[in-house]
Amino acid sequence: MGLMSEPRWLTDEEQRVWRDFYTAVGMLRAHLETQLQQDANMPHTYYELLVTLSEAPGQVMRMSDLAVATRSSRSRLSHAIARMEDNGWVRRRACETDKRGSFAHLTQAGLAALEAAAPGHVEAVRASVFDQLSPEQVRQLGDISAVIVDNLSPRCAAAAEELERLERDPAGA
Amino acid sequence: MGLMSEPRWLTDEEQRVWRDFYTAVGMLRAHLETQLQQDANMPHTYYELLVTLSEAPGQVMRMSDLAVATRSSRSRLSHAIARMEDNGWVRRRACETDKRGSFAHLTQAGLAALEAAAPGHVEAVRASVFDQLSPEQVRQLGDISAVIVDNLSPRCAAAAEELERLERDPAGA
DNA sequence: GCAGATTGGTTGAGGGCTCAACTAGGGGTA
DNA sequence: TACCCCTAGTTGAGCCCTCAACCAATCTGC
Repeated sequence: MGLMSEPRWLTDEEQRVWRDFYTAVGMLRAHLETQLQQDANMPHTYYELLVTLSEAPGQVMRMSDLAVATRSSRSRLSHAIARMEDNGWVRRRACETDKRGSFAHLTQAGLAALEAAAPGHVEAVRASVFDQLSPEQVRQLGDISAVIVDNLSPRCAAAAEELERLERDPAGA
Repeated sequence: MGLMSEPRWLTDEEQRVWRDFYTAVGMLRAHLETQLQQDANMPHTYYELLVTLSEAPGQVMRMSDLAVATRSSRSRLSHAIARMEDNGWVRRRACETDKRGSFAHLTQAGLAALEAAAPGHVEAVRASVFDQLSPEQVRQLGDISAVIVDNLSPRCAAAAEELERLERDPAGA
């Protein structure tokens, strides 16, 4: 596509679908976020961290692996784990073999918080999504999501590599 | 549903679909947000405000109407408009007939910012969604979104009313 | 006309996120 | 060993959001 070419605007139909989709996603996020915040006093990202940790063997993970698994930046994870440590949900442990490294491991209190939060959250997801859709639509939603993820995943990786390249070689020589 | 009843957990299939969907939405949001932030120096919520204002007759709207139209809280809108006013994209005007009221009206600079941002944003939406889906899938996505919105809309309204009721009558007498 | 409730909007504190800068340990090569 | 780069993780500033408190103007019932 040339720099000056006419943008490919959305058709009326596409625009309608896009606005509905964006609205649906926004309402869904807001709904789940407030449900979790009010009933379990945690944002959804922390819930994801607790779930991921709880599924790890020994309920311990390297910070870096946890960041990849939750598609979180290192910075975000570091801030989040710091706060969750204050809550008593997680404890950090040093890595013996690589002194730079750090483990996050789920505490009993963390597991308890997750187990308290899960039923309400799952019920909210079921009530607002799966109860509303036919089995056929659930399958369709899965396919559509997979297509979008497959398309965006390499793009994210490519962007990250491009950034790294630029940092190493700012002049683009 | 009784208070102590067993939660209706998701099936494996539902869980797979849910994780894919959540991943897709997360990647999509992140992708569009950074595209808009880097290319047009605005968050997506400000883009929505500019679009909504630009479509209003006279490119003016009451703050309250703008909040409803963008499903934004009054507080969020107030903060956002304050910042956009600093950017020169919007100006506030007092309402003569209701001295509590306030109008937000789009400036030339605001319209220019929107027109500069739109092509890149639309292209990103097209590339990451509509180019990836068949016409049939676009239709499916529209239907699914509409179902979710229809279900969640009254729930939001009901929750808001419930909150108001509780504030007026905290004891629930 | 006036007291009380409601509405329109703003404000400040606090939380979560991003971005850029930084510390510190590990690994390769001469 | 010395040097350089890379990796793991943390930190602080700044932005956006939410929540609760607040002010001022309007409406309602008496």
